[in-house]
Amino acid sequence: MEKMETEEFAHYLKILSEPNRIMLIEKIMDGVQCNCELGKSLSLAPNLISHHLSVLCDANILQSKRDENDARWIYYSINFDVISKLTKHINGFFDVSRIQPCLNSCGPKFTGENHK
Amino acid sequence: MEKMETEEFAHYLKILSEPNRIMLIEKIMDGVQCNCELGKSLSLAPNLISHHLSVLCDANILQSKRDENDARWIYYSINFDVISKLTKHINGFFDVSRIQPCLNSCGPKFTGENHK
DNA sequence: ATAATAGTTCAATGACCATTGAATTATACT
DNA sequence: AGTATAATTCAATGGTCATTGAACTATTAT
Repeated sequence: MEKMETEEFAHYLKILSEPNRIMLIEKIMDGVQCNCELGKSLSLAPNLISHHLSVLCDANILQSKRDENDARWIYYSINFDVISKLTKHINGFFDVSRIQPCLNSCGPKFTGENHK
Repeated sequence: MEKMETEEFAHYLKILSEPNRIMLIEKIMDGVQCNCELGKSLSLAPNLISHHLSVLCDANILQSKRDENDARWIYYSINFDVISKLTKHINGFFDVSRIQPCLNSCGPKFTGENHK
């Protein structure tokens, strides 16, 4: 598992920091995976649904698959590899055990040595 | 532990989705907790540091404390109650085991019954 | 008092982006 | 062929927000 850079981490968080996108993921988790059903259950315009789903797909957070019998229908699902990678990074980033004590290389006691 | 609403969840993620803020948290985790040291270690203008730190403090992700001997210096630290609440929510939100199978209440087979 | 230091506040700028309505593409039905 | 449906693309709008430089506040040192 490659290390996640700050920019990549921020990018994932930004994409997930949108209420409609969070609710879309929630609905997909709940088993609502058809595009049109997602829009109806969230009362959002189809083009807006399309926009948010494409953002999530571009980030590989979601995957899409067309219906085999009727290619007009599209079903979305979670990409667990990406989600797993992201949650692992978040848990590592906020791991309390990695906290270091205050360096104290700064402050009034150190004005003479360390400041200018 | 109260349940976190979508808006609140999105708000936390949005605040954390900024590279400079992520690096600030990283530095504070590493023991660099003095305001001026944070600015120097990230090569950011003091007013920009101040801006990002205040955003993180307003969200209760960080706490600040003034130096007892010289009130000009300020030290920042992580608020672990908030971080713990947030990471718990993230892990619950992305918990693979809560995934439901596709409802299939939509699609070509159901056009007659469910679609208009 | 005056100067220096740490940090904040203010105003302006520019970029990004969610939202909306209209037009468009693609597929399936009659 | 023509119509209906699922979804996307396009253009315009408005709001949010990171960044910057300058002015300002608060505290300490000389």
